[in-house]
Amino acid sequence: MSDERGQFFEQKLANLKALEEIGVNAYGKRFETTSTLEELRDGFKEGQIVKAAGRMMAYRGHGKSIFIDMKDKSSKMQLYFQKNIIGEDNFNIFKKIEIGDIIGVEGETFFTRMGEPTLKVESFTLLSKSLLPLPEKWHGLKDVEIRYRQRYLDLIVNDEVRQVFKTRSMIIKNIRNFFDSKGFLEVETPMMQSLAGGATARPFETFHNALGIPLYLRIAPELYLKRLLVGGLERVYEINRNFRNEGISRRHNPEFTMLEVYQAYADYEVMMELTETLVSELAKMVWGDTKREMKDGNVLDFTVPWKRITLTDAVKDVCSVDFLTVEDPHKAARECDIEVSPEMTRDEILTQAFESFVEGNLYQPTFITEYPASLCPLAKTIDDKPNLTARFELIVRGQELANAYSELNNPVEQRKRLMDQLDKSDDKNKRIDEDFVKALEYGMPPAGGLGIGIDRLVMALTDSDSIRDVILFPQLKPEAVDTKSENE
RNA sequence: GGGUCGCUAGCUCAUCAGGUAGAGCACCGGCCUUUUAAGCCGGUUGUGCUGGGUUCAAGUCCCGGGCGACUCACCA
Repeated sequence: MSDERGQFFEQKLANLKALEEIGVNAYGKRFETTSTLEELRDGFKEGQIVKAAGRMMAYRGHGKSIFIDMKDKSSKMQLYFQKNIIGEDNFNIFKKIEIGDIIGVEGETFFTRMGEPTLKVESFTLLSKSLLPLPEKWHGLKDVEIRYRQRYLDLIVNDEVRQVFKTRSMIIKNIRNFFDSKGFLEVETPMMQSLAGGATARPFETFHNALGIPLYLRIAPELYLKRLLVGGLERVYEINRNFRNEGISRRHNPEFTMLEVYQAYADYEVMMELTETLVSELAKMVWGDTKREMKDGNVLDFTVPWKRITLTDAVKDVCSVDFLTVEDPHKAARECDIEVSPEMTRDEILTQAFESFVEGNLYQPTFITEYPASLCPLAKTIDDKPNLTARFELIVRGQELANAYSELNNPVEQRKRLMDQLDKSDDKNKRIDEDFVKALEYGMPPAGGLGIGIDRLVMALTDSDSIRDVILFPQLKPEAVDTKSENE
């Protein structure tokens, strides 16, 4: 093999030249089709004259006739070429066309002897010659590394992968419809921020040359969306990317898509109902039902209402300890086999216990409520429980899918809570977003805010185990080796 | 970043007592005008991820490196 493109490249290139020598343009232009293959298939009738285009996926030659399978964006259909229909010259040209090539055809529909809906081709055009072999037709492409790095191959060959991304698109479209119909305004706020606020993750840093300042890719849009509440927009949402400079895993991609919603004059309980309605409607759209049996054998059930339980009770059910009131939380944690360090606060131990023992086992949609105020600086506290917040996280299939709270709109308290958080931070360069607090000082209406991780929602609704299966181009380490770092 | 596992033809996989590599599909040539994982006959295909080491001999054993999957940590 003299070329990394493989042994067949030269062969196919020779095929291409042979075609060009007899005057065939191997890279055609516009081709108007009359219907997609799916449209043809639905209510298939014999005797229709149609034009279609797509990629040749299989070839079955029979001497003076040839069957091929052609795939377009919607479906697959068998085509039939006969020497005495298209003529000897064209028939010989067609023999040079290979699996992987993209063609346009015109012909008449008919059923074969075996009852297969087929298009009897009367004329064809080569639209694009493929120079590299496709993965195998029967086993498809399984190597996940190739599937992610060369997603185009994955999409050509694996129909179920196509379907996942069509579903993803449908879900996002329906989310937009849902909020638009309720009077929400879709907005776009900065992805590049001079201060990465609204969450606690490590940001990606970049630099603006003309301004001469560092900028951060946003870790959340929250503080900007709340400025819009101050601005009187009252109901806003944004569906866009967040960037977090953290580890990559089955559930984490450095850039991921987040829906954030803010509704003035509402609270986190309104957000709960909104979430229930939205997600159960999406389930009906995708599944035709609010529940479905998953690959792991469990039936995931989004039928409303969903279970609601406080964080403390959820932990108490499993560990039999009330970490809010237990005298020595460190001791109690050790007795429950929770890994804690001496400097952890009571609140941190509580959430640690939840993450260690409860979260992973919550399969059905469950609202976990009343998170400790010390860990939620942007959430409003509960009137008679000043150390707890009016917040919920939605857990589905053992992972966080949504997060919402009654937004803190008291600027004095907001400043104090942000400062408290800053004091605990290791990073002494961090500042609080003064302009955000200033905005609150002008007056923000009480509001409910909600964030839903779109990738994880799509994972649940498409029964995907890895976030890489719902992101077209997930982040991977580059294949190319940097020679300088080679022998470290 | 740590741990475990993986990497053999374009793809899916074999070879595993260390003796210098195979099958199916794809591809090339021949036959075949309703096949559909078409069929029949013949054929080509590999720095066995990479770099060292042990050995008469390494895909196979040992060590370094790369990438990936899972997992722990960080986080959503």
